[in-house]
Amino acid sequence: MDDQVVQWDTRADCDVRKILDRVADKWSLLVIALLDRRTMRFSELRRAIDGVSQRMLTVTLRQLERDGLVTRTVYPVVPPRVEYELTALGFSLHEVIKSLVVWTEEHQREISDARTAYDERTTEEERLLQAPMAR
Amino acid sequence: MDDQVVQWDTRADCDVRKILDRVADKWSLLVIALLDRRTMRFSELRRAIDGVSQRMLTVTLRQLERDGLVTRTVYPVVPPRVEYELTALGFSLHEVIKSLVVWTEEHQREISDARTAYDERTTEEERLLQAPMAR
DNA sequence: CAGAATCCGGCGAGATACTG
DNA sequence: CAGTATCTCGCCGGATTCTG
Repeated sequence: MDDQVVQWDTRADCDVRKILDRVADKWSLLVIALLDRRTMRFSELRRAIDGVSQRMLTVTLRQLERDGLVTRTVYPVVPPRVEYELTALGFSLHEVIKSLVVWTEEHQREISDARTAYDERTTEEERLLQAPMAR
Repeated sequence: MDDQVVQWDTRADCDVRKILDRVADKWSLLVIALLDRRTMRFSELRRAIDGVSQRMLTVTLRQLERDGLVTRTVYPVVPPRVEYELTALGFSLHEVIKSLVVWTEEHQREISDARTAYDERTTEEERLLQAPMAR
């Protein structure tokens, strides 16, 4: 019986869970995905990631820096110039995340089709429930 | 000039972004990671994922079902028995996510070390700022 | 330009109670 | 057992203002 169940950790406060929560973060994911090799400035990232607020980008970048995934380089010029770059660790994560992005691009059609089908099934059921006394 | 920047979409409301938000969801990630081949019952998933509330597990499973990633099978017995299983699409995502989990396991040490180092640097700086007039 | 600090409103998510 | 339904609170995150 090759009952090979991968049953990893499980506790909410284990390291893997805590790190996954970070990695699975909406903005973190996008930053890591965008920072490909080259360095990027703060405002450049801000423009590249539509919808991110200044505050959330700052917070996200600080977390990533703390996790050792990006480096933050401040150039003492005026106006200030701050550049962000993936560390080696960050780049190894980048590659994993990139495969996730690629997966999403490849299957977005199947997913939106599934959503449409599901919604139609659901609204159809609701329609039937609306008039259960019919006939 | 091989300025090969992968610059994918960018808009907050594009399909890839919307799907990534779902995929990058904390509970979704864990459910997909846990559902490996075999089917699992609701309560089984609930026990396996420490910290998830009944409500959030229900919501998460509904979303995954809507996205065509899991199937939901209700057995009309009493007490009710509901089983969840990955679809083919869901399993292909499972493999990507699994590589993410593996990455996390392999690098959790580096990350926690980086966090410790960062925190020490930070508190040290704060300590210096606390007594700038010293001497 | 790249933040830090502050304020605050919405809603995500937990707790609880009820049901087929 | 596997959900719904409802209420409520916390805090996430946006908007704004102020610096080096």
